[in-house]
Amino acid sequence: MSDFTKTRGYAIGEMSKSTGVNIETIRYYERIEIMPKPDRTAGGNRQYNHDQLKRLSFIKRSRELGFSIEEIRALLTMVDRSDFTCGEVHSMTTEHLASVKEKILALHRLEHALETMAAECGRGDVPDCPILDTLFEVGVAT
Amino acid sequence: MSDFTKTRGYAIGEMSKSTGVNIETIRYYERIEIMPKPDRTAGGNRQYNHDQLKRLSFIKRSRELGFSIEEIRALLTMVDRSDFTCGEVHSMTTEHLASVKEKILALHRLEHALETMAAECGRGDVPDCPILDTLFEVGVAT
DNA sequence: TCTTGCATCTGTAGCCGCTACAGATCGCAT
DNA sequence: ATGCGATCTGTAGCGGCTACAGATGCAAGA
Repeated sequence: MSDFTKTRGYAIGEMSKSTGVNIETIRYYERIEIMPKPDRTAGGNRQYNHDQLKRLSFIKRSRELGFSIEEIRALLTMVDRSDFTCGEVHSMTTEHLASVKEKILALHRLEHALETMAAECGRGDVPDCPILDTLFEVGVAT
Repeated sequence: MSDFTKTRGYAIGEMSKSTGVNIETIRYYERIEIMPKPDRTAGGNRQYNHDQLKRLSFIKRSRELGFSIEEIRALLTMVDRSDFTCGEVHSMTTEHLASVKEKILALHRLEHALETMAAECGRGDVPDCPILDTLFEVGVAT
């Protein structure tokens, strides 16, 4: 493919295939204004350019890294204004990292609790179960 | 407090305080039918009994352990019918445990990616940032 | 040129698990 | 009797999509 073909732009389906972002989601991103309104063909179909492809793939990666839409919006706003320092981006990232670490800890506690319950369970064919017993205990200290 | 006072039942606010479940959420649980319709006072306020308190606290604990509402509904349905074996409960639990472990793995990968990005970042006062660069790379293999 | 058939369009409603109102009523203490 | 907090119903919103319906666009083959 030459650069020439590229200048025709990308249809939404191509954007979707390139980035792995669902078509409906791309339109959703436009609605919530983290993607710009693209050009349209004479008939009204969306036509994206390479910058927009890059932007969408940025969003996709960031989502995969667990950034919220609002975090991504903040990053993109800074980028759009060319109004950011590397330090700012770094601190957003480490902040997000901290919340990821917290989630991991919470899940580990959960894992432990579930494992304990499962271990205490004889899993017999009897209608009686230490797991349910545990879950049904009414908390004492309120 | 004697058993006598208890027979008057619990107001929704007491249920909320005892279990830590938000009042609005208790009503929501009633609407989606994982909590039964409680008695009402003459004036129409909800009056719960001890079984219902136990049930709500069961739901709370299960939610804290990450069970979905539908999983909880399944558990409670079995309990209501007295139609379960310990083995069934055990397998629901271990299934859920597996999905928790998966989430932990995914978050660890994420943690690693974020740490790598952050480490490469000089966090200077300059308007240029390896984190953004990484995020903006357009995927090659599509 | 016409047709076929996939791609895309807009708009709206639904998903989960709550949460947050508004505006009315209840119920308990003084 | 009155004041005021607790509770009531009903509805709409959150995040982040996803799933329609029903109408068009567009490109390739006959």
